[in-house]
Amino acid sequence: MEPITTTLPTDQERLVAMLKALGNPIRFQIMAMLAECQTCITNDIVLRTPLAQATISQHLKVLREAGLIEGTISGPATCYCLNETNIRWLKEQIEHWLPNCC
Amino acid sequence: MEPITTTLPTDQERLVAMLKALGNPIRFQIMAMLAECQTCITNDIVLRTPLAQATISQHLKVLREAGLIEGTISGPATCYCLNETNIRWLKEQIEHWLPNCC
DNA sequence: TCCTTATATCGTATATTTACGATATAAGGA
DNA sequence: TCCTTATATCGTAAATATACGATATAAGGA
Repeated sequence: MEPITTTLPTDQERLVAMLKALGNPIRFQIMAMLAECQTCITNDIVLRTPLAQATISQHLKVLREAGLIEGTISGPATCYCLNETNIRWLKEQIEHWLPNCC
Repeated sequence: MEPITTTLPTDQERLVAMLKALGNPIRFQIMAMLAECQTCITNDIVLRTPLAQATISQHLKVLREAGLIEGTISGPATCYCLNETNIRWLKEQIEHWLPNCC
């Protein structure tokens, strides 16, 4: 059995970073909103939120850096959508997680 | 489309709390260790860790409160094991998460 | 009873997260 | 060019999370 340390293999690091990003109610709901509207700009999200624009921008950055969403600049706005490849990867990881248990 | 607020339905709250608990490398690895050894006491985990006993106890509390593990007192020790029912629930939630996307 | 073992919790220091206003940047229209 | 719109980032305040030593509790053995 492996000793537990703070350094993780890359795949686990990626997975934990994704889980951490999703472990926040605002970010979790932003994901659901993006799944619904397929693609929308930062301001669309800000308008559905009691939070400031700067705060949403920060949350989007966390989701982006975790690989859960993608942003493409479109004129003065940024168009966000889900990163389906990485989300599929996340789902597969969770599906095969702890195989000798559940 | 629903507005995004900080209050979540109970199920989503539960899910987000679980994801948050797992979004920490130490806790994630404790889960993996429990999956391997089936059941072990706090000290077994402490010994595989560079962290203090108090810190591990705190992490175990987070996992316990998220419903991911269960602890039963056995003599002077506490015997921890995975909460398989809740982990299965978590897996199902993730499996059906964002159905219109991935 | 006293000691050892195992754990949880308290108090506390430090680090990180979360949220905001202010500001810088960039694109497009008048 | 100037203004509006949309965003990201900076600086910062407040809240949480993380980690530790010290301590309280509880069970079992000498």
